[in-house]
Amino acid sequence: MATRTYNISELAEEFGVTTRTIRFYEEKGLIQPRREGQKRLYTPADRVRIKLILRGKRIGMSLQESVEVIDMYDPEHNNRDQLHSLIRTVQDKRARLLRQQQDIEDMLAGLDEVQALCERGLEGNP
Amino acid sequence: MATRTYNISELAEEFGVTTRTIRFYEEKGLIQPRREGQKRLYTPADRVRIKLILRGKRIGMSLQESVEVIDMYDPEHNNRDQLHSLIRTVQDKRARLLRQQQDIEDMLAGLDEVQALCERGLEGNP
DNA sequence: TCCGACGTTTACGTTAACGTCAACTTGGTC
DNA sequence: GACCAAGTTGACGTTAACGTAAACGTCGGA
Repeated sequence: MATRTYNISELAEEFGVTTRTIRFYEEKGLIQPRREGQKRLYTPADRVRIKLILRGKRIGMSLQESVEVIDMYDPEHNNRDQLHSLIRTVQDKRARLLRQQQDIEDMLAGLDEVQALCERGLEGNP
Repeated sequence: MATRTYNISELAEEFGVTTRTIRFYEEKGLIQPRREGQKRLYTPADRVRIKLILRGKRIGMSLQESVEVIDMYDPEHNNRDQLHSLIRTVQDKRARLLRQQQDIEDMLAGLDEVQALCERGLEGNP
């Protein structure tokens, strides 16, 4: 069964970005869609890459950092040195993510406080 | 007891930023330190503001968004309309933070996978 | 007294991540 | 064949968040 493909505006709409954004990602080498004549054709794999890039953006990663993370999945890591260094990279990323988790929890707690204060201020008059 | 103060390089060092960064935040109205002659003098409150701004940055907020969150704490919200609108703002922020939490969890799970693959690749040869 | 560390203002430079034209081509459709 | 929507390639513009350099004040010590 032939795997389906996407054109650029389909993906742009799905992810809530402009086509310019998607072309820009290609310009930067983040994705490499095939061509049908002149038109770009995106595979499900391309689509997932974009999705992961945008996930990275939501938590404050740069595009470069996002691809760095994404590319950890595919195995161009043959020898032990590379594997060791990859493990260190993983641990660094993890450390950052854990701190972000803490930051978010703190901020959520702050929001709870603010909301409580608001509700006390509205006591009796809704 | 007189509350202590900080000078600019003290804070810069504590937070791992340059003095330029701190002056820039002032330029943008994010903080308003007092002056002793020409020199800037920072109170503990100023220090906390900077700390919270940097926390916002770590989870991908813009400077403007950070101050927006920070300023929710102080009460310039008198009437019911303002309180209601503030509550809505709080809920929006919370929604975004919750999605970020999910994103981070997903990414952490991904890192676990990668590390597991690495360790399998190193089986026997440390 | 002069120096060096620290501070100041002013101003131009830089990078990332797109936005915004302008000027084509191309595949249907009326 | 004319037209339109959707695609393409430049190329220049823009915003945020600082970096960097110049040119100057100030104060405590050798």
